[in-house]
Amino acid sequence: MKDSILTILRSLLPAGTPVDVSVPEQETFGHYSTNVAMRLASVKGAKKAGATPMAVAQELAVKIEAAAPAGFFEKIEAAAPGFVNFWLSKKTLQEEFKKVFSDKNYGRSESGKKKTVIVEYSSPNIAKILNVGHLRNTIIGESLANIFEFSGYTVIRWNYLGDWGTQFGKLIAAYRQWGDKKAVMKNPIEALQKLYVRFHEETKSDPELERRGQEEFKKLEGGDKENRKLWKWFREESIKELKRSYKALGVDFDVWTGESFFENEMKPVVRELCERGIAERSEGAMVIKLDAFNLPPALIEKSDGASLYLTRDIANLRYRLKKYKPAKILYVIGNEQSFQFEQLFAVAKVLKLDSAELRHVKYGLVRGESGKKLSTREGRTVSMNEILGKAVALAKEAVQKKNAELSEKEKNEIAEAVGIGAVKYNDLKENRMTDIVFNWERMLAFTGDSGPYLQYTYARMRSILRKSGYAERDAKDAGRDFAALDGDAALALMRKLFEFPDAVKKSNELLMTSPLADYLYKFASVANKFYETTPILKDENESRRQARLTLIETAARVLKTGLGLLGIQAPEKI
RNA sequence: GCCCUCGUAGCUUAAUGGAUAAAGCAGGACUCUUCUAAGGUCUUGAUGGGGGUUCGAUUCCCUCCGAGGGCACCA
Repeated sequence: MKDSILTILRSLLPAGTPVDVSVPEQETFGHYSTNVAMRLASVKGAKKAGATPMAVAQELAVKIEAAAPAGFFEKIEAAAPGFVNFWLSKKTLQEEFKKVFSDKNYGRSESGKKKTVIVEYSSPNIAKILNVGHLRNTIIGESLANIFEFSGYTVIRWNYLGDWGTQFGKLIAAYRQWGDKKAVMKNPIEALQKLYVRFHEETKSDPELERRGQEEFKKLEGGDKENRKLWKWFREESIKELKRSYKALGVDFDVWTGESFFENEMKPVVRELCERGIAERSEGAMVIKLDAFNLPPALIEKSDGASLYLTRDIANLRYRLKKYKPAKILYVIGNEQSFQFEQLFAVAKVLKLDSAELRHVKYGLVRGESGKKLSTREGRTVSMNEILGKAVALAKEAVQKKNAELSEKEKNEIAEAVGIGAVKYNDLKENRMTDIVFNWERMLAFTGDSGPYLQYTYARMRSILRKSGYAERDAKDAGRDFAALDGDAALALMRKLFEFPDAVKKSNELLMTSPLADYLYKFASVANKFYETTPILKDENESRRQARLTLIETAARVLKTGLGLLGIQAPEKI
């Protein structure tokens, strides 16, 4: 819809004029609006010629009226200080709706065709419980991956496991000192995490431990059999448990390659960079100078010869570029690692590893109610399983009350979709750079601007369709009487429907926010008003009744698609 | 000290440089013998301070104040 208006506008303006149309918040300013007249009037020379924004707008309004197909607009108005506002005719809206109704892939685009994007997200450390931070990361990454896929990209969902590094030396040291094999066998991640926490507590009074941890890692890296065996064991047990958690969350990955995979490339990479004169020794360690980027040197090898996170990231980047030839790589990782990525991206330029667009998709930290960081080391964190468990239990209570007649199985499925949907939506709707203070109430919001509200709207619409005996669309539907859809609520819903492709597009351009979540909420609100104010099943006019059902069906379909992009299920009943 | 991110209603958040700053929660008033009240309707309430650029600033620039994070051998 927006494109049709843009096409008309462009045909009337000098080539290359930047022009856009937006949907004003209020209908009194039109269904669509453009500020192009104000832009034109502010160009040098225009003022001298006496062109005020308002005069340009008025002139443009007349031109558009003449250029548009007869009956396309209901009204075009120039408004102070220089907007041109458009109202579409009912006929235009109805015809557009007919197109949307018959488009099974509405909103899908081909803009990413033949392009690959790697989305790295979740990336937990093995031997550690998935916490609220991983949850936020995974939800954001999954949704981005879905949206890119919907826009035609080939998407590689990459879980870059933290399965290597000094932390495993520490874990091995801790296990040697206090470990209990039975406890680890019984409850691997929990037992290992406890060891890790204890290690850090004891380090405070015994600095010697720190050194021992580093030593154990060095042995591990050197191929020590015992350490290797322990590490492998920790890793396998952890992955089993991780997979169970992801399944509950409804998330899956294409690649599980973690840091350890690049272990053997560390030495050659460092040596090569050294030989090429890119890396140099400084204060005993190996660094890449980044003065040209106004950044401190990037450390790629510690003075004890052990590798670092950044070293593995360089090897990983090289591997990815070669193997997948991606157009983009998105690193979904918290805000606090910005500096690390500035360095990585600078190093990529130095090494000419720049065939893909690299982006750090950052997000605010989840902080505790005290305002401080929730840290695993200090044992202050909330686990993902606890959050999901609470959410599902709360949803179960609600379903129990509302829909007591459903089978236990149905109730459980609904509770899971609703509970998890609530948590996901709450994270996505405010995907901003600001830090989030962890708060159960916020996490488990079920009313208002929430996941369950969207699911409720979908279920209501599906319920109407079920009760109407409305059959899924078929060929004869195209002949329906769409002109019967002329109520204000129906027309408003149609117009909202037309904004869907734009909301998807925005979501994959602006990686810092989720315009889609925002859009879907507004969409649901308009849909709610439609069936609240418009009788559908009881409509005495059969042809209008059928037409209204098509609107409900289309709206439900778009809502389900949109929820799917956010990674949220849309149950038929809730 | 330097760098990054941020500051909007009591709380959590919206707003490609545009029009009367938009919602949810919480508070107040309505609304279930009519398609699911996880809903709908009405209502109270906000851009940290000061400058600047602009026809127009929540948005861009400067400065002050405040919060969080980071700053080579953790990830």
